[in-house]
Order: sequence, then C-alpha cells, then structure tokens
Amino acid sequence: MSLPHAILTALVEKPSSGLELTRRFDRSIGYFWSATHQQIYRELGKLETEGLIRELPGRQPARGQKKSYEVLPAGREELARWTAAPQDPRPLRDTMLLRLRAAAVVGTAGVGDDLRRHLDLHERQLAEYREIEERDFPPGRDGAEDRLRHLVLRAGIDLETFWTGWLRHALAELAELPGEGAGAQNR
Amino acid sequence: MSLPHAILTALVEKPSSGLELTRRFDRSIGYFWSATHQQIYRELGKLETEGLIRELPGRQPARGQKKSYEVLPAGREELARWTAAPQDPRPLRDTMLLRLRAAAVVGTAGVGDDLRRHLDLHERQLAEYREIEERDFPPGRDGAEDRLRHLVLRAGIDLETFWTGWLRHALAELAELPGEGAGAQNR
DNA sequence: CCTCTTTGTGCAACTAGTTGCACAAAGAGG
DNA sequence: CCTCTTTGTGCAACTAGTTGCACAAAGAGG
Repeated sequence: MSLPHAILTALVEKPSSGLELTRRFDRSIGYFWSATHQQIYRELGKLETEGLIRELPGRQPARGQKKSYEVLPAGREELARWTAAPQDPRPLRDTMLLRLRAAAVVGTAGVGDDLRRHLDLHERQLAEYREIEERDFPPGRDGAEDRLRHLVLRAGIDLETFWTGWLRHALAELAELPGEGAGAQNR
Repeated sequence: MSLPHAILTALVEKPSSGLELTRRFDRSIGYFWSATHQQIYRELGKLETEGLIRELPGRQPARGQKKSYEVLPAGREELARWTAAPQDPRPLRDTMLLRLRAAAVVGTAGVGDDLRRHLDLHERQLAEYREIEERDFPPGRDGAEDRLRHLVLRAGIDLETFWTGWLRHALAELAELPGEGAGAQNR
C-alpha cells in the first residue's frame, strides 16, 4: 500500500536508479519504511507501466545497464493525493513485547541476553540519528522542507529514546526476578 | 513467524475457543501483536495438526460448535524455545512518518486534519492503557508474572506517550508553516 | 411459529513482503 | 589474459497478512 509512495517520495527528492534507491532506503527513507532491493525493482517496473515515473532520458547506459527514473506529473499528483488522504495507524506488531509476555508464563531464560543486544542496537541507531541531526539540521534553518524532515527525524530519535529507556528498565526488572539464566519457570 | 507464538501464549494463560481468542486479541495480546479472527482460526488448525495444542476434552458442544483449545507440552516447549531465541527487531514501517516526508516535497495540504485525528486516537489508547494499569496492576503486587506483564503494558504506555507528544509537536510545527489548508506547494 | 440479528467458525482469493537464487558487466589482483 | 569480487538488475517461489464473503446455530422480537 505504501511502498510505491515511499519510492515516489524518494524519486521526487532526487531521480535515481534502482541501486541508488536501495542505498537511500538503507540510509534514510528506509528508517521508517524499509524495503529490499527486490521489492524496489519490482515496484519501479509497476510504477513505470502505470505511467507515474519514467526512465530518465538523455542518459548513457554507463556501467552495467543502470537505469535512472524520474517522477512524472501523474506520479506527483498521486503522491499528493495519497499524502492528504486519511489513514489509520497500522496496528503494532512487536516481537520483543510478545516474547516478554510469553516469558511471563514459560520463564525468562534467555531473554536477558537478547534484551541487552537490542539495547545495544537501539543505542547505535539513536547515535546515528543524532549524527544525522547535527549534520543535516544545524540550528537556524527553517525552510518548510527542512522543518518537516527534521520533524520526521525527531520521531526517530524519540522512538529510539523510548526503546533504550524501556529496555534498560526491563533489564533492571529482570535482574530483580528470581533465577534468570537458571531458566525460571513459573507454575 | 510470531502469530502461532502469540496464540500459544494466550492459550497457556487460559484455554479458549477461537472467538474468545479473537476477543482477547482485541483487548490485550493484540495491543502488540494484532490478528484477525480468520488468521486465528487458520493458525489454530495448523497448531492442532502440528500437535502443539488440542481440543479441550470433556466439553459439551454448547452453543454453536464452539471448540476450545489447550496447549500441549510440546506447545509449551516450542513457546519457551522461541522466547529464548535471539531475534532482530523488525524494521519500522510507519505511514504517518512517510506521509510527512512526502509532504515536505508535495505540500502539507490535508495532513493537519489527519494528524489531529491520530492524536485523538493515540490519546484514547493511552487512556485505555492507563485504566488497565490502574485496574490490573495496583501498587504492591510483585509476582514475576505480574511484573513482566506490567513491564509490557508500560511499553504500550510509553509508546503512546511518545506518539501524543510527537503529534502535538508536529501540529505546532505545521501551524507555523505557511499556507496549510491552502495546499502549500514547495517548488 | 417466523423472521431478523448476533455469535461463532471458516474458506478462497488476493496483496504485501521475504528468501533464494541467477546472471551480466566491470574492475581488481595476480 | 584469467580468475575473483563487486555492482547492478531482476525472476520465482514462498510466507504472512488482508478482504470479502459464506453459512449454521441460537436467541430476540413480534
């Protein structure tokens, strides 16, 4: 439902080839809408046949057969339409929360290690977001585009802040419980 | 990947029929692993043929042909195994963030209303979580099961707190931007 | 009694997302 | 030159999740 619009957004920001898009998804757009390169190529094909994007003209095939795409007016309209349309937030699906709930009935053996690992992952992600913030959003810029993008980055930062805080709390709770590691069984 | 384990967790907590599970997913487990009744029935079938759960014996068919299931030892083992196994957090996919990023290039017309609507939804969810907290986790309880479940609820509360805070911030930012509602176009 | 609604279970078809390759061209290292 | 790796594009098969029904039994309302 949203991948085509994620790609349209990326291409409006800057026309790109499939691989460039893949890279940009890994670094930026993908922070809140992840996609694999296979998904991206498939979707580029669809968007092209639907007439929302086209191959950038005036391009030598360069290395490989690298094709670059740009967004057509119809694509921009579709993106604007989609952006303005109301949408319900998608229901949460989080494995770690589910696992803790499961641990309440089958024991907490093993989860502590993975909580620590997740804490580390989220700390790295948070650090990365902060670097991006310092680099791309120095104080004093206030174009509309910058402010909106900063707002989105802010969400990422706040989310990771929530996770690191909560994971630390979870680890502290777990430490107080009897027999983690020994394979605590309740009932 | 995780639906069967969500169901196993729910069934270990309390044996149930398909409909009861559906209700419990709407109220509790589903807060962090949502599922439709069709998914649930399908999965119950699979879990039964795999020998992880079985129909509760000694049950009159009551009304309809209501079948209740309970977890077998093999199911409990599988759940414990899954809980202890390391798993990567699944990449984020959030439509609202994507839409704001899109709004940065195609204009913010229309998003304000939906931001307000989302704020309202998240505020309700937060209120609901807080009620559950007051009702189910009065101060002073500290069985391991309760503490773990409380921890999970805490994550829900903190997440909704993040969303309400961020959405308010987003609305404030948007109000400062030129020409929302008039269909702001950049470039 | 007879309809109408609610409760409960489920199939079928579809869409979205993932996994596992395949393969061609170009450059790197000997 | 010849292999080996990297870059770039993509197909095919699968798994997970969603949507749209269908239908039967029980209870509610006249």
